[in-house]
Amino acid sequence: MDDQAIPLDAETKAVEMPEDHREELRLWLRLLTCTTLIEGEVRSRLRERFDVTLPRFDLMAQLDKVPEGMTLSDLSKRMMVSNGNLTGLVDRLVASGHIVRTASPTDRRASVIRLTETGRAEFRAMAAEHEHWIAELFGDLTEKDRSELMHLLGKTKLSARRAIQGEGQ
Amino acid sequence: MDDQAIPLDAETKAVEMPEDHREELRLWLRLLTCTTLIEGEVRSRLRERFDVTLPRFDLMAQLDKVPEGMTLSDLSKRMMVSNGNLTGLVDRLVASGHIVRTASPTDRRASVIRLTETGRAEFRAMAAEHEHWIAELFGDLTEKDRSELMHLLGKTKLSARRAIQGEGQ
DNA sequence: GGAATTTATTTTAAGCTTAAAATAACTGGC
DNA sequence: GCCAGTTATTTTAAGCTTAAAATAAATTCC
Repeated sequence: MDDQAIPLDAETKAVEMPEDHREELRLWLRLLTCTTLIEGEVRSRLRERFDVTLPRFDLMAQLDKVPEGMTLSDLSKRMMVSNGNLTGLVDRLVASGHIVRTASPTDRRASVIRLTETGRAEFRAMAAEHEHWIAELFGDLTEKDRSELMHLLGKTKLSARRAIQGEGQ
Repeated sequence: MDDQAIPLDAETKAVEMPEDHREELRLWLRLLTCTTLIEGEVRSRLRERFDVTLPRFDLMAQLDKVPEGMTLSDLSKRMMVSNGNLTGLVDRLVASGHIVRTASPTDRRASVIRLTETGRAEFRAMAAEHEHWIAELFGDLTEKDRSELMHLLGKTKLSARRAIQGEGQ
């Protein structure tokens, strides 16, 4: 058999030792914990303070950024949720008077969603408090911490996108 | 009125100018995006590759760490989900033969949940692949990136916990 | 211009998730 | 030993979420 002593180069990893990735796993679990913690707290405060659900708040946040409104497909991509999910969410927000659906003038398949004046006013009041909550939740991080974290999460986002895109090839 | 000119110290922020926290908000949104991206991909691969849902995988992951099993309350805390949620999840995993419920010998209110041999074997096969997926998703981060991110997320976790605990006072 | 494909949305079925209320059992103080 | 308060779990109602199939309209390619 080919088991003569390897002269040099014991460091080349051509032998393919089964590397473990526990470190990456711990990193992922910690990322998930942070998000779950913060998301849960925000959800709870939105409910207590404004009697609104987090998905509704998120949807309104997207619409507030684009006064002319957008289609369900646009919303779906921005919010990273399924199309079917949006149908019901939009229906409920229309029923509560926060948004309106109008037929797209250029595409008879699509509808365009916009905030109503009431919806916008209510959203902005909520968003102002929401921003303080977030600042408080991240309050123990220094300016430098935040900027480094922002940068590292930017890298993470790109890395994940690359890994997700790449598989489809 | 007490509006005589302030002599020095124009930098003391006693005037309470309405500071904005857009930076923290962007940080939170980026954190959320990273988690959503990765979670969605893991969910999708678990379904395609093993026909299992993410919550079931997560539950089994907790149980795999503690061979003697644990109560629903323990699981609830570790997974950071509501108690009511677990009742149904556990029922489905019992029905599929992955876990068993046994009465707690010391507390007649509680039941103890454990992986079955089948459940453990299936979980470990899934976990091995899962670990590779995570490594791939974080693949563009250097060793240093990962260690810094781990550290900053540790700070974030503590900060959020402090903010959440503190409110209840 | 018509067929094939893509895109926008809805529907369906199943499962997940929460909050809140209800049950039941445990624990501590008297 | 009993009462009050706490803890473990389940139930309920409502809403969220996904994947997959269905529908309908737009686009692309001969």
